[in-house]
Amino acid sequence: MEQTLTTSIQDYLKAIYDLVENDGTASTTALSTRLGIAPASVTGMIQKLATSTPALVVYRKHQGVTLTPEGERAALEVIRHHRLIETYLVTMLGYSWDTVHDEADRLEHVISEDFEARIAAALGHPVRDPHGELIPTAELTMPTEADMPLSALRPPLKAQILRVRADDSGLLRHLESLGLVPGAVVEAVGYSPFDQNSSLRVGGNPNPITVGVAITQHIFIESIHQELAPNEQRK
Amino acid sequence: MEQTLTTSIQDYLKAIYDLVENDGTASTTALSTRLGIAPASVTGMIQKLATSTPALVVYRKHQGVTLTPEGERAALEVIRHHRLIETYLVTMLGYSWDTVHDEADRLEHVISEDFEARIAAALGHPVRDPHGELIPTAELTMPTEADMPLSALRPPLKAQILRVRADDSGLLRHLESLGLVPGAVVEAVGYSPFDQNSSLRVGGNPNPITVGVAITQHIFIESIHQELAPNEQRK
DNA sequence: ATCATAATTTAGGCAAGACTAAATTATGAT
DNA sequence: ATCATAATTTAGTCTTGCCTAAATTATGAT
Repeated sequence: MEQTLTTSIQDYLKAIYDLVENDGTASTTALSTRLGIAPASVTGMIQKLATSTPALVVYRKHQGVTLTPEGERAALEVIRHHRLIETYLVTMLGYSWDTVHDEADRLEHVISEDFEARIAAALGHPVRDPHGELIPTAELTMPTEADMPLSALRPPLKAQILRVRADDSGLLRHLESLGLVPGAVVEAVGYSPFDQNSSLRVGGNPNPITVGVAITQHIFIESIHQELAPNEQRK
Repeated sequence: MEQTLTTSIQDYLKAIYDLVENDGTASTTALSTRLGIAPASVTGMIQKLATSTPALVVYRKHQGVTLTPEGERAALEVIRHHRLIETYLVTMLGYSWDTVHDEADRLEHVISEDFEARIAAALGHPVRDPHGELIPTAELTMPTEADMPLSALRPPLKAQILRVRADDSGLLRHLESLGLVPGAVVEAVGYSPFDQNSSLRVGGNPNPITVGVAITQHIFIESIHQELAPNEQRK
């Protein structure tokens, strides 16, 4: 039985991929919350995905799901579409980074492989999307990189922002207003273990800002071990 | 009851618009053939569209359907999306005119008004798509123009091709190989009433070609009453 | 170890949009 | 005007993907 990857199935696979990345597994509840679908409906769908041919997920009752190799390929395909489209919208059509998500969420399901290849070529085969997220390769492998959440950065260390993991428009605009965007250099100048607030110097700004973990957990960084020349930025 | 314009409904409205344009009405059978959906299913859908609020079509049993003003607006919106997307794909992403149709057919249902506005602006608010078809305005009115089918052109008249009404990739490639593309000037040099073949000089080519009505009925032209300077083309 | 609570699954239903088969209505040739 | 044929509609079914309510299973605090 040849599996038709409906929009709904693609949305599930994408969500499962993300949850597995972060938590190691995707529980019914987590999927339900993430997708805005009732838990019972999620159970029904993951049972279907687990018993289809080929199976797209591995499912054991009450233990959540993970992706099979086929499921992961399908998920990476959708994620590649999403991130390429976001990049195209920002680079070529003037969208701002906080408004691309919804458009990409609809387009990702309907573009052809030809369309994918053409926008990738037009963009010069980009490695990251506007939020700094890595774009799966055309061969459907996910590049890896060592990063850590900004919430773990402690004084007096410096780091550079690699990516921001957020879809929410309001949060993205807020981050932009704080200068917390990919490429920016941040220096931890204080940390309060009681409220988990971090005080940071962002970019060249001498005045530190203080932000909570609700913000810093969405930002992923790479430590800077040696000094970079002023204005130097990673590609 | 607020009407949700599903992809399926949009496809029906687009098909009805086209059929009404050409035939004055859209019969169940014509819609069935056009959409590749069984006649009984078509009846069900047009009954639904006729009784929704607001009604999108006017339906009288056994007499086919036409669009209400609301239905026509919805149809023109989808057609505008389709033709703008086709234009964008050809102009900005290097698609050929015979490969844009399927991609546009999927994208037309999911783009936002913002996306529509951005690609229209990027293209300089084009009036025609790559096949010469007129693009409905942003205010959802269809520009009008006086044209006639190439099948009606008789010697010794000349005309200029305005538009080609075809989706089929093979036919479009064939037309291109014959030079029968929008903007081209054609001169009727012969007509056979028995097989309805037309002999035409296309562009500057002194050797006439002979084509059947199966081809000429898809091409729409405007007569040339006075000589145009060589190479002059309508915009 | 027990038990309240949280998480999950099962059961039953609904709406959209397609299908086939059968019944009905229109049409055109005689 | 009649009747065979074509067009259309009605009736009943199916699949997808969602829902709610109820039942079950797992978990963590005591």
